[in-house]
Amino acid sequence: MSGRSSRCEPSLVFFLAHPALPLIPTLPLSPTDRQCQAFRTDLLDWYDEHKRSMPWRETNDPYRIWVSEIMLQQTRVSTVRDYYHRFLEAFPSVEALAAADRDTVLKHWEGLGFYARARHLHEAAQRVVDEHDGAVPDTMDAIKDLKGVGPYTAAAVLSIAYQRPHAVLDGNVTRVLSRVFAVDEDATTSAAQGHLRDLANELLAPERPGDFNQAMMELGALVCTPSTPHCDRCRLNAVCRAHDAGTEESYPITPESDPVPHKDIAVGLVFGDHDRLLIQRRPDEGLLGGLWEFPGGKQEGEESMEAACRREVKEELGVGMTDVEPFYTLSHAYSHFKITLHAFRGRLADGPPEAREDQPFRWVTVDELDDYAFPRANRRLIEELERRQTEPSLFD
DNA sequence: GACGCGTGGAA
DNA sequence: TTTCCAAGCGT
Repeated sequence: MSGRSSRCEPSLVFFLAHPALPLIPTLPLSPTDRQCQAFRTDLLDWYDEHKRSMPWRETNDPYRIWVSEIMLQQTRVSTVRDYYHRFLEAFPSVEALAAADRDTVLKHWEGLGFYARARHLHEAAQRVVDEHDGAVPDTMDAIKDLKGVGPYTAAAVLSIAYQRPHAVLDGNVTRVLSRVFAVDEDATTSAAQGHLRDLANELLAPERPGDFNQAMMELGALVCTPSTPHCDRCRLNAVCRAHDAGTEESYPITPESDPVPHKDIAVGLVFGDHDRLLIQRRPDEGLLGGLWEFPGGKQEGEESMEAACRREVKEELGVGMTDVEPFYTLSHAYSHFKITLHAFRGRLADGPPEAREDQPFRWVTVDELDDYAFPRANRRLIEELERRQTEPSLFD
């Protein structure tokens, strides 16, 4: 960015108009220094008055702030709160996290989703201990080198924990700036993201970078919301180009989303000796990587769901089932497809099972299932198992 | 650059 | 009911 005071909205006009008149000009694509300062002051004043209480705002510990930012990726504040407390109680320091078992880390992440975050955070903690003497890096190059730390998280941790002048660009900031500046390009493109990031860095309050970043996100979460934004309560409405034009809800501009595919999945609740159930661990990478589950998979061709269940159990563990009967059916949505999960219960017909590479199995009692990290859909089956265990009359 | 990757709450 | 999408990142 250059020549910022010689654009279509001359700074002199803004200077004369701003203090006294209601005719405040909306912000040009290259705001002047004075316009940026007014923006910062208005935003931070609002933030100081209206910011919500959050557990990670009670600490200066870079490790805790890092953990919170990983959890907050694509995840709402209200969801993160409890996970944050439990996770930091279990792993109060980066050393404690680094020394933990992967399964224990995943168990504390169970239900939070995007499980690669937990695996990467765990691995990154071990690198911080081994390569940085246990100190979360305070430079852009070093922190972005950690797994799971991208442009957003790097800027967030550096600004909030270390007061470094890096603007974040998340969904909130994208929306707020797209509206304030009426950005008429697809906001999901890298070109637009670059423009928005430049704008955010120009506006950034250098003396309070962490608060500025959180203020932008807080405004997006509380006031400048995706649908029906509350412009009447917005401290920036006077300079917002979209509000000036009455087109707030048309920003940010995003492409139409693709239809979500649906799959039918069959899983087997395979009972062996002593009423133990057969579970297996998913491969480390990919969907739900590292979590435990009941064996199963996609229905193929014209086969029945029960046939799909038998086939998948045979393919994954090399064993057959007897006394197979329908147990429970549920619907579930993942990030990029939906499923109907058809669960069958039955007994081990032969055996013993053989584990496939990277997919170990175990025999566990219903009570012991709680010790393992399961995907949400499997957890719902477990809840049903426990419900029927306490109400035996419903088992038939 | 496009796609894969969870979950739950709000509209 | 369905759709949207939230403090994004890795490959």
